Amino acid sequence: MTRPSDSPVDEESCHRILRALDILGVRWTGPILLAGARGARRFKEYRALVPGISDPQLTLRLKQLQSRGLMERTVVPSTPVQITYALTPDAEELISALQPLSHWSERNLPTRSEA
Amino acid sequence: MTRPSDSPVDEESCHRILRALDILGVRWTGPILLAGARGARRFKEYRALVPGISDPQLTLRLKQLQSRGLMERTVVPSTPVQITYALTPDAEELISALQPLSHWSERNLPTRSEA
DNA sequence: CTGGTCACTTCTCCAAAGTAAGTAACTTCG
DNA sequence: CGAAGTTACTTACTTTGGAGAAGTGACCAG
Repeated sequence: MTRPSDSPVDEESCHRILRALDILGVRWTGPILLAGARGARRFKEYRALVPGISDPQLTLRLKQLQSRGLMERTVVPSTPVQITYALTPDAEELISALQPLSHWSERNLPTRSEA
Repeated sequence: MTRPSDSPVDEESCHRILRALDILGVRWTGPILLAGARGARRFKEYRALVPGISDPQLTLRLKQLQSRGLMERTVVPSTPVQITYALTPDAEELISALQPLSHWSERNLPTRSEA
């Protein structure tokens, strides 16, 4: 079966990866987190950076991310009240952990506009 | 906005991560790939290692993974014909790229049975 | 020849998601 | 002052996707 001990195949690693995928595997959550990483803060900015998402879904996913501790909602009491959604440090770590996916993607999904 | 240049926040990285999440974000694909990494080969083995999945969904997702070049279907002409699904090298690299998620999960999702 | 396994397929039904529209609070414009 | 616009949502309706159960054909054991 060839299972080298450095691969992420052991039970514990698998379960932990699965737990992370429980978050990232939910529709829109990945793109929303990436939008946050790219500087989105306000509702309409997320909507602009996550093409195709609908208002109800954005509302719902932002709430879920808050309850998972990955997004922080802040009400700024400016002249018209502003509401900002910022990634928590946890979420930023999560996005850092996605870095290898970028390299994998570069090697394995060069379909168009690449090399 | 504080965007250090080593973070995965630049456009290209983001798009590549999004491309990878297009695969992993599809329901069941993560767990199925992990099942393959843990040694599943036959249909019923995947079904056993991916709790909750239904037969039609397993059929569908295995087909999609084949068409994306992440699964290889082989028909073994043994006495009763055996059909095996094995991860391609691409898929194994993808799973290696998920390793950091395990560490993130360990730090951030210690909810139960941990520590 | 009845019963069982494997790898599916087909069916029905319910929940999730898309679309469109509405709303409250606040703004600027005339 | 009043009409119109923006923001961050919510609500209602319709469409789609996935779960669950059962069926199928190929093969084999008793």
